Amino acid sequence: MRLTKGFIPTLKEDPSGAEVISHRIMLKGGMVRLLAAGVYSYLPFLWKCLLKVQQIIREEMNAIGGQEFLFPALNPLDLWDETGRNADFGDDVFRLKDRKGRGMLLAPTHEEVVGDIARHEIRSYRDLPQIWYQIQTKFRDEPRPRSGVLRSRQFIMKDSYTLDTSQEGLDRGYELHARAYRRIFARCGLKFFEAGASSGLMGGTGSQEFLVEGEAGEDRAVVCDNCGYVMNEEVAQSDWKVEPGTAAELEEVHTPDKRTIEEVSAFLDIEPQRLVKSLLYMTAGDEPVMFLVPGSHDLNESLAMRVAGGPLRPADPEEVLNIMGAQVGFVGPVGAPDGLRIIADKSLQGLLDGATGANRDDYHVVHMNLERDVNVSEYTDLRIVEAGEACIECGEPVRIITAIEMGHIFKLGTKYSESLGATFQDEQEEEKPIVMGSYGIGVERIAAAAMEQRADEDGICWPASIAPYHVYLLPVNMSDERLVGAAEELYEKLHAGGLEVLYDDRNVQAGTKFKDADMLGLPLRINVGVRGQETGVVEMVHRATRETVEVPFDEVVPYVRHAIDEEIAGYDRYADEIAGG
RNA sequence: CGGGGCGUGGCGCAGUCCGGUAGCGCACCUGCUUUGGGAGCAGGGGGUCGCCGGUUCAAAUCCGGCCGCCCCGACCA
Repeated sequence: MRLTKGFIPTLKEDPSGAEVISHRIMLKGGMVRLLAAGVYSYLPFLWKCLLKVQQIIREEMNAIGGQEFLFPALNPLDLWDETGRNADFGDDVFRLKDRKGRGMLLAPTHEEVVGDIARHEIRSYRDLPQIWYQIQTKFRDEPRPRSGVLRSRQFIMKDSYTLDTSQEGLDRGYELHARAYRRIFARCGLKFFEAGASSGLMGGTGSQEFLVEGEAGEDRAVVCDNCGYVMNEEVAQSDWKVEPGTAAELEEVHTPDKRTIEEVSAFLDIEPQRLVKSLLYMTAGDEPVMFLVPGSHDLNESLAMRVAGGPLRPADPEEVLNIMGAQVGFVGPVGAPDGLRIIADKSLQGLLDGATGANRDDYHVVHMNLERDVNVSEYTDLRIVEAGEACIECGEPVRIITAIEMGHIFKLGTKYSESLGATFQDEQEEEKPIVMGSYGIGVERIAAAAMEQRADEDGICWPASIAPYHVYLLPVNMSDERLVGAAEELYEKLHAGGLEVLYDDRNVQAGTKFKDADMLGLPLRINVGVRGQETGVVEMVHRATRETVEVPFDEVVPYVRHAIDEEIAGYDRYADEIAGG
C-alpha cells in the first residue's frame, strides 16, 4: 500500500480523552474513530490486523471441528423470555420494536439462537456432538463504556457453542476449546495466563478465563507463584484468619455519627479486621440475608451469590432500617431478627473479641463473641482476597494481577436446553436435554491487549502474525530520484515476494515518516537513504528492539521474508508447546 | 445511577471568573526554499462558540433546562 493512496490519518498531537495506551495509539495512529460512546469505526489499518486475528481464530476453531455460522444479530424478544434472560440482562441489552410492534433485541450473545436451532434440528444422539461458532458483532449497552475498544458497546466476538449428549462430552468440548484458545492467543503473539472464573450471568458449572496482564484491564486475578493457583478475584479464596482475641462481656458503646469502618475503628481504637462488617442483601424473592466480613476486607459478591443460591442486591437504606431497626452504619448481627440468615466469612470463625453495629443508631457493640452472641447460619469464604494473604492451596503469599479478559469459556450444562426444550433421543429412546458449552473471544481486545503489552512511548510493536503489514518502506527523501527509484524497485520486489508493504511515498520530512513508522509499529522498517546509495545497502530497523542492520539491496526480500517467518514460527512453536493434550 | 471534568475552524487548546472586533499552534490551499527524527518564508480559505430558552442596548462569556464526550465509582460474561 502506498501511503499517498491509503487512508491512515495519524495525528500529530495526543488525542484528548484517551487515557489507556491502546486507546491513545489507536486514535493517534489513525486506526479507530469514535462515533458514539463505546461505538467505534475501525479504519483500514486496524481492520487488517483484526482480519488476521479472525483468520487465526478460524484456523484454530476449524482445527477442533468447529463449523462457522452467521447467526442473526437481530433477535425476537420472545425467545429471550423463554430463557428468562431478557429480564436478566436488564438495561444491558439494546431493545427495539419492529414496524408491527414486535419486541426485538440486538443480541449480546447467542445461546438462545443456538438453542433454537438445536431444538428444531437436533433429534438424535447420532446428531451430536456439534461445535458451532461465528465471528460477529455483538451489542451490549454497557453502563459505562471505557478504555477505547476494551469495553465498548458494539464489538466483534468469536462465540462458539458445543452441543453434547453428556457431561463427559461437554468436558471434551470444553478441553478442545481450552487448547484452541491457548493456540490462538499464542499465535497472536500474546503473553497470557488462565484463571478459574465465575460464570456470572451465563450460569453453568465451570468457567475459565484467558487473561493478559495489563493496567488497563478490569479484571483482577489472585496468583500464587509457588503452586500455580490462579483465580479471578471474583472466585478466589485465601487462607487467612482474624486473630480471635480474648473473650469478654458484650458491651454497648456510644459511637455518635461514626458509621464507616475507618471512623469506628479509629474512634474505638480497634483494628479494622476485628470490626465485623455487616452487609444486608436481598434475594430475588426479597428475602434478607446478612453477610459478615472483617472490616479490613470487602465482600465478594460472586461468592455471596453462590452461597445464597441466586442473585442478590444490596438492601436499600429504608429496607435496612425496617429490617434491622437501625440506620446503615449501625447494624450488626447481634440481636438480629429471628430467622435472619446470617452467613459469615470463614476468617471470622472462632472470633472471641469483635466489634460491630448495635442495631441502634449511634451505638456499636464491643467484645462480641461470634459463637456466643450471634446465630451464624454458615461460615464460608466471602471476602475479596488481598495481596500477601496465604494461598488457599499451598499457604505461600499470593499476588494480585490486573488483567484484560481476552476469552472466557463456560460449561453451561442444560440450563438453556431445558428452558428452550432442546432435547435429543438417546440410545434407550429416552428424551434428554442437550448438554451445552459456550466460549467467547473478544477480537478487538486481542489487538488492544497486544498494544497494552507491547507498546513503548513511540507506539505499538505489532507481533508479526497480526501486524497489518510486514514492513514499512521509507525513502528518506522523495526529491532524490535515486532513492525513489530504489524504493519503487524494492516495493515491487517485496510485493512479488508475497510480503505486505506499507510504502511511505509521501513527500514529507523524514522525521514525520519516522514518527509515523514508530507509531504504526510494523515489525520491520526499511530506510532507503543516501548513505546506502554508494554501497548498495538499505537500513533494516527492527521495531521492537530498534536493532539496525545494513542489508544489501538484493538481499532485502529474503531478509524480510526470513525475519517475518521466523517470528511467526516462534509463536507457532509456543502454541504447540502450551496447547496441551 | 452518584461524583468530577470537558464541549470554541479538521485536530489540540486559549478566551468564560470581570458581557462589547472570535484567537493561537498544528493541519489544509497557492508559491518559493528545504529534505535522515514531526521544516522555513510569504500569501490564503475555513468557526450556527454543543442545543434550546432567558437576562441585556449587547452573550462564547451571566441564568435555567437539555444533549454529548471523558475520568472515578456503582454496574458489567
